[in-house]
Amino acid sequence: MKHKRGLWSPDEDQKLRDYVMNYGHSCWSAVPINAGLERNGKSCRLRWINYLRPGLKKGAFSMQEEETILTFHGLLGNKWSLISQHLPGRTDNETKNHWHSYLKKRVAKPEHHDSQIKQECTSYSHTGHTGSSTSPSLSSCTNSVTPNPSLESTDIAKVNKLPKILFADWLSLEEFNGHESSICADGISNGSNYQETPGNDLVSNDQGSTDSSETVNCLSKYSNEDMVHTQMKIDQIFNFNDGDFNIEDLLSM
DNA sequence: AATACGTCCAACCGCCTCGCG
DNA sequence: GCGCGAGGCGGTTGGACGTAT
Repeated sequence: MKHKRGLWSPDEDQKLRDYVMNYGHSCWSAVPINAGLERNGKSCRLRWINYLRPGLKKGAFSMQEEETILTFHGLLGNKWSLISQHLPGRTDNETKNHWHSYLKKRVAKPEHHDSQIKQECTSYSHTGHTGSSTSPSLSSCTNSVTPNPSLESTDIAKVNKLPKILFADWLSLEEFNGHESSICADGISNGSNYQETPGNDLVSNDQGSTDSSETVNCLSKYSNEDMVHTQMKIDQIFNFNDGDFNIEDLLSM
């Protein structure tokens, strides 16, 4: 059977919607057959997820949603499905498109505007690099944490150059070791719609290592200065007091 | 008015993972 | 352990639309 391609007609949408609402989608390959559609299962799944699924939010992204994307993109890189989990009603495809259309440019812009660094850093972390090399924001990792006004722009720039891998692996290790993710829930998700993600899916690093030994090996590559700044950064992001968390503990695991 | 160019977004493609026999 | 099919994901494409020339 030749599968139809291209844009979906309103009639096709209605057929798919009616079928899934009535019978569910336990097997996507069977959906088009049973629903009388000349599409393949993958296409039906995509159409349902990105357009027909109930609860989808339409229209422009709000400022808060954009901040969320920027924050989690800084932490996770191009993990659109994970990022979209923190955006109720938004799909990974929509989030990805919005990033490529708007936010990527917005992030790239401040590289040439040193004077804007401080201001920009209060809303997102990125100062020039893109994708996997980004660092999480000092302030925007959480909507509840206010920026530290005493932080100089040079400090912010320095912190933003910290290896993302270090921070990302710390988060990963936190879950890997079975610790409750209350830190993440309180610090990153603003406490409202945080969803637990599988440990190895939470972050990825440039080496692709996900187990604890590789992570520690990776961590050990960084200098003391990196450690100090990362410790400072974590403390600021999560409002930790001295001694609440010691990054050196990671290295001794 | 015609054409070129840029932007946005829905949809497709290829790859990976997982479950099952 | 192996092969296969389905689901899921991120990257990319194609076309509709708006704007500039």
